[in-house]
Amino acid sequence: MRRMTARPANAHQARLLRLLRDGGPNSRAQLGDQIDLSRSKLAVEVDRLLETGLVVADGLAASRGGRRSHNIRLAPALRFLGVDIGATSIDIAVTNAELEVLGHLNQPMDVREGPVAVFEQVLSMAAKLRASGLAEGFDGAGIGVPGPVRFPEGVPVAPPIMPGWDGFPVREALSQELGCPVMVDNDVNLMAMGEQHAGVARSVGDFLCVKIGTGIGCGIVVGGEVHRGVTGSAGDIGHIQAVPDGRPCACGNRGCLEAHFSGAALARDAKEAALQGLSAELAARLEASGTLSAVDVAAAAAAGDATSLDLIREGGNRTGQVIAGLVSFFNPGLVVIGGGVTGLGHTLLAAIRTQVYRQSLPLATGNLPIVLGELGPTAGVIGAARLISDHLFSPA
Amino acid sequence: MRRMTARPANAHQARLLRLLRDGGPNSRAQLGDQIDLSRSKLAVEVDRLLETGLVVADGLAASRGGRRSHNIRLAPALRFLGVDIGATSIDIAVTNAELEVLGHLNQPMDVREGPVAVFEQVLSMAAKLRASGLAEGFDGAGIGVPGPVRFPEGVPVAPPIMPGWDGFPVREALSQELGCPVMVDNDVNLMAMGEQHAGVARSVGDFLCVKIGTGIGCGIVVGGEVHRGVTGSAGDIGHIQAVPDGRPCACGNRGCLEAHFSGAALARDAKEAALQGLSAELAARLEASGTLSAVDVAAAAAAGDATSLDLIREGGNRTGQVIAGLVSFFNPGLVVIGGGVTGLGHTLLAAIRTQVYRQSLPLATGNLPIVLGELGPTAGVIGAARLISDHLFSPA
DNA sequence: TTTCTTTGTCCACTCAGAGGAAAAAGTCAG
DNA sequence: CTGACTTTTTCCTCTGAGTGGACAAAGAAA
Repeated sequence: MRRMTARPANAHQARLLRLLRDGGPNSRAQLGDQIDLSRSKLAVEVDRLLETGLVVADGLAASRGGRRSHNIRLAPALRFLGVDIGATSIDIAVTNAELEVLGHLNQPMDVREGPVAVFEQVLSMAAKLRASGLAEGFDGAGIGVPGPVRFPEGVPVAPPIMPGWDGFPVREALSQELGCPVMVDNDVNLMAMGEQHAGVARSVGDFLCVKIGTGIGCGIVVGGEVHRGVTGSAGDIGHIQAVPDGRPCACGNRGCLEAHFSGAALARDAKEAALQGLSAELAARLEASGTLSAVDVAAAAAAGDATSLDLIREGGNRTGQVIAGLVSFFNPGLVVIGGGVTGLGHTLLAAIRTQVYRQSLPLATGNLPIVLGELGPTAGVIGAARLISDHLFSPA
Repeated sequence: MRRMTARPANAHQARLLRLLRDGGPNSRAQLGDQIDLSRSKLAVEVDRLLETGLVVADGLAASRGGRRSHNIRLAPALRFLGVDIGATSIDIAVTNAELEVLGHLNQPMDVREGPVAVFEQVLSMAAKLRASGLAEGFDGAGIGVPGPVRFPEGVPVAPPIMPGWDGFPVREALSQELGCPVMVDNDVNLMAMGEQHAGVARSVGDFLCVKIGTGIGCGIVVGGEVHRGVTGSAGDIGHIQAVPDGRPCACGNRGCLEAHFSGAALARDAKEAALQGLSAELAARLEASGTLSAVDVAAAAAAGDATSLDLIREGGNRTGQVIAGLVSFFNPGLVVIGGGVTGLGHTLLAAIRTQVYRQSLPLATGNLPIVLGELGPTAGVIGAARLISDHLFSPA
């Protein structure tokens, strides 16, 4: 099956496609209310879209008091693939054209095994999704990697935690393998786009999305668009100094935020506490599984373990301090906290909030919600689907 | 004289006006090279602009190998007023339509005397400029104030160092008095626009402009546009914590950057050093004038005074540390340092550079110039003129 | 003077888009 | 069931933006 050969021919068509993507099936009349076009012009553009096959008629809409309108929707066979490569696992999902997740797979995998091994895994997961009957093929794929990306080319550049990927032509390679257009971005940016599309950041133009996983990063959205910086490294806040002369960090400096709080740092601190006999709870978990992760700390904290709670609070304070600076600087309308440590929940959130509200000026914090992301692990894959759909739903 | 009643009627005309503003007088043929329009269409739009009086014919251009072209330029009688209200002084300048400064006045004045007193001063300075024959009237005015501004309305909001200005309708009041359109912005944003238009930041799309004067602020330019944040307080980096549990700050917190380094902090530290007998050079200057300012420290440092050099280096380190964080976060293509303390020159710049290059990741700093602004005190007024001209040279 | 290049003007043609008229397909009250 | 009223859709005309070609005007080079 040949897939989505067509692209919108002009800005109006692109606009219509996005309206249908974000608002689901819609009648022509409803579309007319949302777009500033005359009825005749609208009809012409819709007809052209119908001809291309990108949209299809979908029965009659409910009456609004007069003649019933014909519904229009995006072609139901369209499929996007969203791939989120994390430091320690791969998430992959198929969506329809409305970016609804139809199937989602997750597989542990260390990104340091290199692009070839990871790609093999990604392709086998994609094949599994296809085999399950959710998709016959993909019309486009978005992919997020845990490091900076030269966005136009879709190539990772100097990624600290995945050195083997430097300069690997991710976009080109994946496009070749999948036989469809591909866009590549930083995983944190995709999480931000996901929350913007379907999560807490709907209808917010300027916000920050802080992802705390194995490392720490921050997606920056300015005027509805992701800000990637001149070399694609914007949002790399893990190596901002949080503690003067603090712990040594892998980057060579001391006191980086990431060295004091992140999934990896938390696991390390928990293990240390367990070995030092500070927490029976953590020690028991270490005994049981041989190792500790952020999830264990979350569970211990939920069980009331004081040491774990202290670790979380301490980390939240550090993070909050850095975020407070970013809030003063950027003056966002919303701060979203997400990533693997979301499980730490309200203890973490409270610590962050306390710091930000205390340290930033009232004008910047007065009406500033600081909330947890609501999409969890699907934020990344939805963001990835959104990335490629934004690309495909723009004038050729 | 009625002034500039006309405004560009469409985006093409606006585009042409900006080309003429930024590129000076130009032939029709040259304009055609820079704008994507057919010759006939271009001729029509130019003719219409000529009719409105916004542009005028200006003799013949040099031949490019064939028939000579007629030059076009912005009406030479157009005048913009740029006003830069600092914490302790007022700068005001007249420019022509190309934003060249024709006359510039500076007057010490404490902004805390309140909007009424300051406005009186501004109007009298404007009258002086007019009386000197540089302008018969003003076609528009831009004004910068040292605090956050609700930009669309042109009203200061909750400005820490100028409490009497909170909610004062600056835009409306000044527009009434001057009888021309007025736009208001934060002084730091205007400095950034000034350096972007005529200074070191020409042709840079994403950059930061750090102004160190009585306080510290940062202009943020994203994709060529100033980012003001949701409440207009973006760039307010003076109250980012630079020193944990550091000096108390006027804002109520401790360790704010501004409390450790700024024109005010530097003067205070210098005075303390002089009184403690740490520096003969500074003590002599204190003796002579009864007080010390950043200018004295700069002079002492230039004379080789070790204490002054230490103060500057120390401050530069603090500032550099904060900027390093912002660079990691924002990944700009350029950092401009400006404001009153530019006189501290390369000692300061070297300290800042050292910190930034050490603390930020190579990918972000690899090709990142950190330079002093090249416009000095005119950056603000040029930025102000640019602000209003951008407004007037956009479709009505 | 001839030839070539650039510039300016005119004009015919295309195309996007607006907006009115009227037909088609409903709802709703009586 | 009927007639009055709405909403949706189609059709058609009209306008105005913009393109591109032809040609005249003005100068440079030979």
